[in-house]
Order: sequence, then C-alpha cells, then structure tokens
Amino acid sequence: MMPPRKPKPPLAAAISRVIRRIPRGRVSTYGAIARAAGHPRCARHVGRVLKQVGGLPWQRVLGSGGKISLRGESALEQRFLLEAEGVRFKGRRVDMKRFEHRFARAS
DNA sequence: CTTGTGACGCATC
DNA sequence: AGATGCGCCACAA
Repeated sequence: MMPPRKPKPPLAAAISRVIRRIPRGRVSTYGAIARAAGHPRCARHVGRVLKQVGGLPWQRVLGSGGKISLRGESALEQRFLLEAEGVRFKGRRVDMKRFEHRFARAS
C-alpha cells in the first residue's frame, strides 16, 4: 500500500494545530493561519497541509477576503458545509466581519 | 546541490 | 468586478 504522506515536519504539525483551533461556525484564512503558526510568509503551505493531512476542518479555511480558493465541485461542497455550520456568504465571499476567527496570541 | 511546484497574497490593469 | 503577474518559501525528486 501507499498510505498518504505523513505530516512529519514541524511546519505541517504547527499549521495543523492552528487549523484545528478554528471553532465550528467560524472560518480563517491561509495567511492568518500561517501567521498564527509562526510562518507569516507560508500561506501557500497551509493549502498543502490541508490537502495532505486528513481530519482537518478544511472547509473553514478561505483565501484572503473570505473567498473560496478551491475550484469546481470542491468549492461548492465547501460552501455547502460552511453554510451548514451557520456561516453566511455575501455573494462569493464569507462575511469575515462576523465569521473570521481571531486566534489567541501565541505567548 | 538544483529545480519545479503550489487549496496564497497583493499590486496593478 | 475579474484577470494577470510576481514574490514568497518549504518540500519532493
């Protein structure tokens, strides 16, 4: 067999941990998560972690401004799941004013 | 060691 | 509004 790659490196672990902190009915962004994880310039890696690591509330992660970064059906599913949690959209974007989760200051 | 890559972000048109 | 270009940086081969 070929099990999916393990999230061995610390970066992935740190990012995963941050993502798990996002409460139900709330969302965050790739950039914000990268910062909360201590890697301000690694927004792109957040997406990678989401893809390789299972069990994460991936639907709560959006692009800057609250836009869904995925394409195709995955985007529809993400929106569906978020709305099921009570997250409301404004057109194609989530109303970040009300639904963006503020991570506690690390320290 | 070098190179390619990506669920990004921001400036700009 | 949406589309395009470039910078960013860890990871895989």
